[in-house]
Amino acid sequence: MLKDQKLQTKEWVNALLREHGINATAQRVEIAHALFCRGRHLSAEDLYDIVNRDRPQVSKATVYNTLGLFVEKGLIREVIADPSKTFYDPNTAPHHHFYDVTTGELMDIDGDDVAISGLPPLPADTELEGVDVIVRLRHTTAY
Amino acid sequence: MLKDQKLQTKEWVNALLREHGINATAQRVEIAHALFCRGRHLSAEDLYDIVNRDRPQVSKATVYNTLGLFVEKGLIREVIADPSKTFYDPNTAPHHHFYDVTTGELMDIDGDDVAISGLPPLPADTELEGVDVIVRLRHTTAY
DNA sequence: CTTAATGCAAAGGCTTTGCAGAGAC
DNA sequence: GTCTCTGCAAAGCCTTTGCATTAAG
Repeated sequence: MLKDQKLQTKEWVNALLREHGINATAQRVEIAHALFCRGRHLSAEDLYDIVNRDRPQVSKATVYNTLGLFVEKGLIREVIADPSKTFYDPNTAPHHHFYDVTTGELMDIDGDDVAISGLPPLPADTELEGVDVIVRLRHTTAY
Repeated sequence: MLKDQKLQTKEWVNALLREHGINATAQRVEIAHALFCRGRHLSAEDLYDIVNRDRPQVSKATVYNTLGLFVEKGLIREVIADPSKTFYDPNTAPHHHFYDVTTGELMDIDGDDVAISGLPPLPADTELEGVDVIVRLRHTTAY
């Protein structure tokens, strides 16, 4: 999805939003564009700063509401690795994460190579929502 | 550790704290006792309520500071499953969790049976801090 | 007496909400 | 005109911090 850099245009984001049943307003395109262009894990605050770097164009409330909408529509995914903030991940394919507790940085682990065996059956009346693997690591050298 | 219910006494908690290099003050014993007796995953607020159920005896600041101290000393462990609050787990043995997004409940998955294969090597200059597997599930029936 | 621990209240950071105004159709 | 979206500010929650008080050794 992110392989072809030429596709990371506003028009492409526009289409992407519509594919997910989201009205492509200017603010939503800004936010989605910021997240998909970078292809990295960003917090709501990060995105707020990025989108408003040049001049104010999206309010904080809209950033939060929009990210919530994107998650609900399956366009992006939440990553819960740090208790103090939620990260948003433009990659919705199954994959996992390294979380660097020294820097707070989150890195992808390709899901294709990872297998988890020995999980017990789900409790009654429940369905699987997802499996998150977070490999926490710490710098050995001073940082 | 939790198998012998007779051991979940204040005296036992006292010894446990000292074994971990923690001064066994009255408040710390209260908090540790509440968490280890139940053997479940509780948030700081949960513990504050439990400890102060009958009469006020531990302040909120002390609950937070004490839980931080317990984590630092390796007596308990943090579980990050819900972006809105941190859970504390008296079980420090390797294991994983079911997280019920409908109820917010956290359940143990025994770590002995679970194997994860295919993880890439750690990035340079980092050491493993831990691997958390969180299986998110949702109720299929109305709740 | 000296150090450690506690408690209160205030402050902080992230996120959500209420509601009025602006925009889209 | 109606429905949707946005923005501001206020409020909410969980958590941390500063500092004076109290307890411990």
